[in-house]
Amino acid sequence: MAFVDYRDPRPVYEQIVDYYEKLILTGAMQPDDRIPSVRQTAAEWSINPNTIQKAFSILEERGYIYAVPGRGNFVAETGDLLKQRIERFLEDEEKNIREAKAFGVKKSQMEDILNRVFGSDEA
Amino acid sequence: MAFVDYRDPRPVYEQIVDYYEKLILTGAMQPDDRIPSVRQTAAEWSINPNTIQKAFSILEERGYIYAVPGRGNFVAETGDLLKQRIERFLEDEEKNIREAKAFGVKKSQMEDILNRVFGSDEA
Amino acid sequence: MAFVDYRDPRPVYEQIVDYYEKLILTGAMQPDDRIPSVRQTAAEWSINPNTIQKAFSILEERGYIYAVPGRGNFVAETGDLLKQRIERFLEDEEKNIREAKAFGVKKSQMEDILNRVFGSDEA
Amino acid sequence: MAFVDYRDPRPVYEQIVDYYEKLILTGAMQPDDRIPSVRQTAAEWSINPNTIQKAFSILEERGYIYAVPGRGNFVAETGDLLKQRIERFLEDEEKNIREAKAFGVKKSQMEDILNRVFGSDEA
DNA sequence: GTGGTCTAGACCACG
DNA sequence: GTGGTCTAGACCACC
Repeated sequence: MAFVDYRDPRPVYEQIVDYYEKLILTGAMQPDDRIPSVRQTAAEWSINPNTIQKAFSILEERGYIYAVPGRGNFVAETGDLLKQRIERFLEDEEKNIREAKAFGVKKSQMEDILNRVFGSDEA
Repeated sequence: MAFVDYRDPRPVYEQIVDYYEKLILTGAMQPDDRIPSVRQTAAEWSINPNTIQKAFSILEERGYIYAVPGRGNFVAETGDLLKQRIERFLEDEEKNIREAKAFGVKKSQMEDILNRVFGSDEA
Repeated sequence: MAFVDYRDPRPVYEQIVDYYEKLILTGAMQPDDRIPSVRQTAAEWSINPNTIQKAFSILEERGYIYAVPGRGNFVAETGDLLKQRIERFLEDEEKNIREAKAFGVKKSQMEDILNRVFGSDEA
Repeated sequence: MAFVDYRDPRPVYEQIVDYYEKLILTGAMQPDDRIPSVRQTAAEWSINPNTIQKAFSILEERGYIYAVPGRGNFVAETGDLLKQRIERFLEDEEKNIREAKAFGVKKSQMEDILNRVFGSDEA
């Protein structure tokens, strides 16, 4: 998942945003960690620097990173971002599942998934 | 959901496709039911006939409807379409939930959703 | 194959033409046999009489049938029609197979088909 | 076959689809090869860009090409497409030949074609 | 009346 | 520059 997939229908900059969102929300990158520079990332992934820059602007706007002019980009505190993300996920999920029920998905099928993902013990 | 939502970022034709997919998969429209004509739909929803036509072509290619030139569009048999759709949903869902677990969603939160959607009794 | 298939992408009149072409060329209908009337056929297959009429006009134009005003339509002599049809088939077939070879169809696969259709003995 | 034939009864967009299908299935175009742009093709063949676009959309839906907005269209991996295509051809062929037998085509006539196309040695 | 195709020309997001 | 979407309006075959 380190490179961009051109067959993915999503625009490249959005794939990059998602990539860093995941790293940050899962804790793989910690607050104040330095993010590789635009130029370096562009070179490594052979992507236009403008595209990287756009992705970073969006990440900054959403509060995932902060820029220090002349020094680079850094991971921001993720306090409520994580909470917001989880809430949004749960809302979407409820809507999805409600629809799925309408065309025949059963509760047991969903429970199977939960058991497979979380293990069948409590969580 | 009878009209198109221009704030929805998805293209109009895709919204129309989704609209009919749902009606057909949930059984709200039955095989061989007639679908309102291209021109009529275009007039009612103030959308260009070409856009409707594009949506209907996609629905036909995916096997949801069949067209009879000079007569209209009709709902097709939905035999395995429903099965395929459910399988695809369950796969996507497992991937989603696995990711959600990575950033902190708990099993109990998902179970709450299931109980709210399906009722807490068995299904 | 007695009725028209509305899911067939071909126009209805063309399906009817094909239907009678086959009956006549295979000998299932013999020269001077009477063809069911337009009105009767239209009623039986619940098809617009104009559509039947168009099919019969084409069949007449191609020499498969002849019309006797006030009496009905009858199967014509098929002498060279059959020869022409076979020639046309063989030409098309050679073109098809030549193309198929280009994307990887093997001679043995075609021979298997011949053996399955004609039996493996001489013909 | 580089241009569109207006005497061909098939719609223009379908001719374009066929044109590229052949190039790709025969290996004349390799995976990740770039396909001439919509606008360029439209200009060269004096066809409306929308028509080209429609052809390319179909090719994409069928898995022959993938589009990268802002970059162009590219040939996709053809793994099972080729296999599927051959299977479909063989099935159609068996049906055709079975019909042809019914109106008098002989096995020897078909064998002549095979020998002419593949050579009379084994393949 | 129906669906299907095509042209012309516009606008957008993306890189 | 690229592909993608949409509108407007025309013409065709079919029923």
